[in-house]
Amino acid sequence: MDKTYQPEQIETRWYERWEADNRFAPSGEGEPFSIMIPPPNVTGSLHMGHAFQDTIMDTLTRWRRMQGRNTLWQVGTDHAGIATQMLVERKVAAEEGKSRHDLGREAFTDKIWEWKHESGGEITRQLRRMGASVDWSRERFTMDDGFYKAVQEVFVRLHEENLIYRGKRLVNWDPTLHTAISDLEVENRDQQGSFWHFRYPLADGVTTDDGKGYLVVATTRPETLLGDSAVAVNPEDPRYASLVGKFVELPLVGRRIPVVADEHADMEKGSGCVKITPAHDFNDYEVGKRQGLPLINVFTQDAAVRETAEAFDLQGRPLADVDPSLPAAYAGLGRFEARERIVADMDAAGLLEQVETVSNTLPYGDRSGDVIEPLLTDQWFVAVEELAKPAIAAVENGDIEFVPKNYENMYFAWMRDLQDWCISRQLWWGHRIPAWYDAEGNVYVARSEAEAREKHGLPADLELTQDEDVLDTWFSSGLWTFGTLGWPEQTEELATFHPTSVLVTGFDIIFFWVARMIMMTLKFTGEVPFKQVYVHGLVRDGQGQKMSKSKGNVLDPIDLIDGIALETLVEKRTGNMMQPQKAKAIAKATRAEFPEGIEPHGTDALRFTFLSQATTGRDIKFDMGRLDGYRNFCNKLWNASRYVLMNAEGQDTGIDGGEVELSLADRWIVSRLQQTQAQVTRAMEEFRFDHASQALYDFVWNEYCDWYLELSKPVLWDEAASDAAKRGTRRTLVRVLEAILRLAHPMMPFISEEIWQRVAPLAGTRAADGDSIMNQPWPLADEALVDEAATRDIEWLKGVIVAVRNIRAEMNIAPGKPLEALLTKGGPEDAERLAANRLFLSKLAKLERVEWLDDPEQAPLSATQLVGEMEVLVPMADLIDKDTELARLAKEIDKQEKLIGGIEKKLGNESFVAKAPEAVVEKERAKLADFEAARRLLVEQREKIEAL
RNA sequence: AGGACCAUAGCUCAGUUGGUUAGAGCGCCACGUUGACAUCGUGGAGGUCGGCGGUUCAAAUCCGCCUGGUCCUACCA
Repeated sequence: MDKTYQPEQIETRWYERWEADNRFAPSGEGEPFSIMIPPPNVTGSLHMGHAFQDTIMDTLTRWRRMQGRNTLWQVGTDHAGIATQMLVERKVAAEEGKSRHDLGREAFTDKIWEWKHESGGEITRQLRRMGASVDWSRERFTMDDGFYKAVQEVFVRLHEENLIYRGKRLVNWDPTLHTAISDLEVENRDQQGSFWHFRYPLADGVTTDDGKGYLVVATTRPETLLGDSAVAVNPEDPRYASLVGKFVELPLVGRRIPVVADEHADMEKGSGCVKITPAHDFNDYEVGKRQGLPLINVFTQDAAVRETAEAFDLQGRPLADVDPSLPAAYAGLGRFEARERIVADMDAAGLLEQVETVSNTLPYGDRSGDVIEPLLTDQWFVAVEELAKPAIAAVENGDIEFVPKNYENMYFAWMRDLQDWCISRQLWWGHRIPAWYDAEGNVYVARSEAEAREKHGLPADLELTQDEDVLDTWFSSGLWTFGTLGWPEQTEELATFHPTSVLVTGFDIIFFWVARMIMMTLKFTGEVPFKQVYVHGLVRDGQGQKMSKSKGNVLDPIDLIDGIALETLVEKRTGNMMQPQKAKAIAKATRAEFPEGIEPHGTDALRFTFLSQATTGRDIKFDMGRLDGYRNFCNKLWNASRYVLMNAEGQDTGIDGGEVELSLADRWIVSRLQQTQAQVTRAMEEFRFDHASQALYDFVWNEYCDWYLELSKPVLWDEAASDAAKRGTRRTLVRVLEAILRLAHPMMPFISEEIWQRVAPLAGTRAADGDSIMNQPWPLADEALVDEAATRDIEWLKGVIVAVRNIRAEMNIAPGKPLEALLTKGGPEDAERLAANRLFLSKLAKLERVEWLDDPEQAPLSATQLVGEMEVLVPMADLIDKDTELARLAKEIDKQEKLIGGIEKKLGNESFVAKAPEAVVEKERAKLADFEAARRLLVEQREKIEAL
């Protein structure tokens, strides 16, 4: 093995080998275990969130595979309608100077397919770098042929059951992208805005009770005035009771609109009167429904003012009896320009009463960044109420369990207040809606045009055109768990791997994806999509900031793995920015944070860092310090393995027979291994990857390396040790390491495999050449090997060694200087332990002589430490500095006295003694005895020194 | 406005059902190249567990209030 751990030389090599050997495919044996990858955007690239999530999924997958489960980690990518279309649109504009309309639908979607084939491999390559053991042979895409079938089937069946319908509704309209989007794709941002108070003159000479000829309404959106169809007052409001049923004359437009009584009007707010614009505001739409008001649309799809309005009734039928004329002055103006003009005109007409500055929230499209406009359009909807009921029940009755549990509340809250889901998108990239229209506008929904004709008995010469719209991306990804397994065919995979075992996902897509998967999957398979949902948090930067290009704090997981030079990193963070003015600050901050760039850490270290920070349900602040620390951990494991191999390769490791004798240290480390195995397994079962990684780290570094390897040296290097003892130690070294590697493998797949290949043959556990650690059994704890007595003895031994080291540190004695030590007081057990462990003691504490002293009175002046009842003495009369030592002792005595005081107080409390469990009281008494013994020793020591 | 989560060492975080002398890693200080590892070893310093109150023999842990932070949902005519 190389002297230093160099991950880059190991990782790609092993991944290629595993993939070539088809090790990621299900074994076909054992209880099934399956995970569906949340499909990343096909044209995307791997970010920290993916890397984190993939690490968790791979750790679970590798662990279950080693446990002998029939394991499938299903991989695939999402076509990501809007995101992908926008990306290619920009690319085509930049490269060819053409818009998608210049190309036309077919040519443009061809471009996207081209781009998909060209760049779609990026994310899958990166997934391989992460070590993801997904079954590539079953890779799917949400727009592949199979998915096309599944999507059509679902759409048609939901339509047949009236759970999908088409209608003219108010939807969130993105004026830039020219498509409807769902509520979830709207991002609300706080703004400072104006709040205009307008006077609407009362018609027919009517006046208010206090004699005014107008009503005051206030709005943040003056441009929608053009589409007002009423003014509402609260039915309980005495001020306006007499006006209900009367009319106002809509300023600038001249339309007569009624004053209606509706509870939507809040008496406390403003004047208590509110303008109602059912075609441009979601609340007003509801008022319109209640009051039977016309829907007057005044905007085009660009959110510009129309030449004439369109009026509809609530069923979306054109209304003839509403005057559609609009003032010519605003025609064609964008909504914001129109706003300014209307305010100015109202002001000029003396109808602007007041302008307030208010903070309000505006809806933005999460893709386009444009302000979303509620717009009346023809769209397809899923009626979700019926679908939601069983989906709620599945979580209530425990068929689906969220980890952590508190996300269930979030799920319930959302599911119990669901609006119908607008699923049509006015895009070109996606699953085209399987609906056809004849010239009269009749709709025929079917799996194909042919089926539509057949189903509805349409003549062959009747011209049909397919709906231009595509489905929301989440409509198809909602079918992911069963669509990937071959549904609507009843495949063997579906029978075996569905429902899937666990979904690993971020809380941010519980609504987008998780909830919809549950609804769709229950509806079409009668099964839940997954039994557990492990919800993880967001990966943030070290300061807790969200990583974003505009903040310039993005870390690329691949850069953490391979390392990156400073200049390259700065270029990457500042190049191609939306706001180039920020580049300078970002470059500066980057240079300050990474003066040397980022050095390579390897995938295993990155994975281990993610796991160690994976506390349930909480965002993680990515810590570069820990990444360094775990890279060092890999190095530690590497070097420990070198030591083991140096001492075991070509040697007798006791696997071919021959007498084997296990030392105390051997029995102890084997015992501790059992406990660690149990701990790690339990942590994995509970999704506590932080605990799993911590338990492994502790065991490997603090016990196996720090103590066991050191304790093995005296046995292996001592001429006097028997062959049986050497064999025993070699065998233990190798076998414990081999088990460590298996325990580590789900978390650190590469380094564990690399070392295991060398170690396994020595441990006698490898069946044949060409085996991989991937398919070895997960280490099981064997209770019978837990040896409490050995643990106590080793604790004693460590205590004595640490005592001597402490004395060296306190007395400023060089670490290497051979010393003499005496052990005294204590019991017969201590004397026996000394006799049994003299070799270990003298080597590890660097003692040239260590003896038992029967009579403590005989002790020479020594530096002392206490191990239990026993005293460790290092005679050194000539080395002790009287004053320093007295000062140190005073401090120590003081410390003990404080401890004693605390416990005495506790034990002096009658209710404590009376009410606390006996065991707790006993424990306190024992502690008191320990502290008192320590104090006694210190006091005696002080007397001796004072006597000097 | 409603809800969720968080607050423990300089930093990033553990702390199971209330009982530990409150832990780890990184950082910091001192010392150290004897044959696994300086990506290391040994020893050490550093915390009134956000604040106030309550329950209890006993509170970092349970309850209430407050402060600070993060996020979600809704509303804002």
